Amino acid sequence: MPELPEVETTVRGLAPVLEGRRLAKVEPRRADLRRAIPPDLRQRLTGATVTALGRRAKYGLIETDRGDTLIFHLGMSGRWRVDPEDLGKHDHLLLETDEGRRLSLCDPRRFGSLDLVRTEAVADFPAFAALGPEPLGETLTASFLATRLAGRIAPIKLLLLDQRIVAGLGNIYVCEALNMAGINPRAAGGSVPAARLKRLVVAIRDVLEAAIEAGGSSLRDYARPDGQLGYFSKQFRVYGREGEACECGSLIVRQVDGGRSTFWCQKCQR
DNA sequence: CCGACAACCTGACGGC
DNA sequence: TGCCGTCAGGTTGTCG
Repeated sequence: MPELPEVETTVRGLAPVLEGRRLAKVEPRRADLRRAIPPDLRQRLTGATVTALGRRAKYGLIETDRGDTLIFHLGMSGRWRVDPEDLGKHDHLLLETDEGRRLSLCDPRRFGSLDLVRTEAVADFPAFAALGPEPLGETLTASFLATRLAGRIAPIKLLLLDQRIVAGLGNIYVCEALNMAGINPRAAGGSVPAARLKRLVVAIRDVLEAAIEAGGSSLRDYARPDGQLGYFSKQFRVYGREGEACECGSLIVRQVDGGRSTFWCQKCQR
C-alpha cells in the first residue's frame, strides 16, 4: 500500500476537493472490501458536509458535520481517483460533492477497508487502539524505541513493520530507513545499540518527509488522487534494486523475512 | 507474550 | 498467443 507518505499525499490531494463541500451523492458499489462496508454508510454520509481531512498511521480520515468520521485504508492496491471519466469493476465507493466533483475509491485487491465511526470515538476505533506513535510526531524517540525493542529477538525489520511499535511504516520505507541508518535488517530488535536507534529515528523521519515532499512513491498501481504520479520511487536507495550497486560499490541483495522481501547492502548495514 | 505462517484478492510480468 | 508460476505497498487470525 500506500504506506504513510502515500496516505498523507492522498489526504492532501482529497482535501481541496472535499473540505467544506457537501456530499451530494454517496454510492457504495459493493458490500465489502477486506471486511463489510457499513450498511448505513450511504444514509449517514449523504447530505453531510466534510469538515476536515486527516490521517492516522496508514488510515485516512474524512470528518463530517454530522459527527461521523469515514475511515479508509488503502490496503495494498487502493487509491482514490479524482473525477474519473468512467468507472471500472474495482471502483468500490463513489462520492460526489455539491460542486459536482467525483471521487472513486478504487482497490483491485480489496485489501483495504471502509469504516464509519463517531468522531468523538475515533480513538476507540479497534484498529487505532493499539497503534504505536506516529513516526513524524514527538513521541518517537530513540529511547522510546529502545524501550519497545528491549528483549525482542525478532529481526528489527519485522518489528518496525509492527504497527503497534511504530505506526505507518511499511516494507519500502523500513528497508530504506534501515539502509540509511546502517542497520542489518536481521539484527535482533533488542540488540541494536542506542546510537544506531538514534540514527534510525532520524532516518525514518527523513525518508518519510522526503517521500511526502516528492508526492509519495509510484509503484504498479499507485497514483496520487489528481492522477499525477509520485516521484519518490526514483529515489529508492535499496528497495527493488537487487543486483544494483550500492553507493559503497557492494551489490544490493534481496532476502525474504517473514515472507516479505528485504533489500539491503551487506557492507553498509551490519 | 512471542514468533511463524497462512489467508484474503487481483493483476502484472517473465519464462516456456 | 497462451498458460503457469511468482511476486506485489498490508493486516489479521491461528497455532505452537
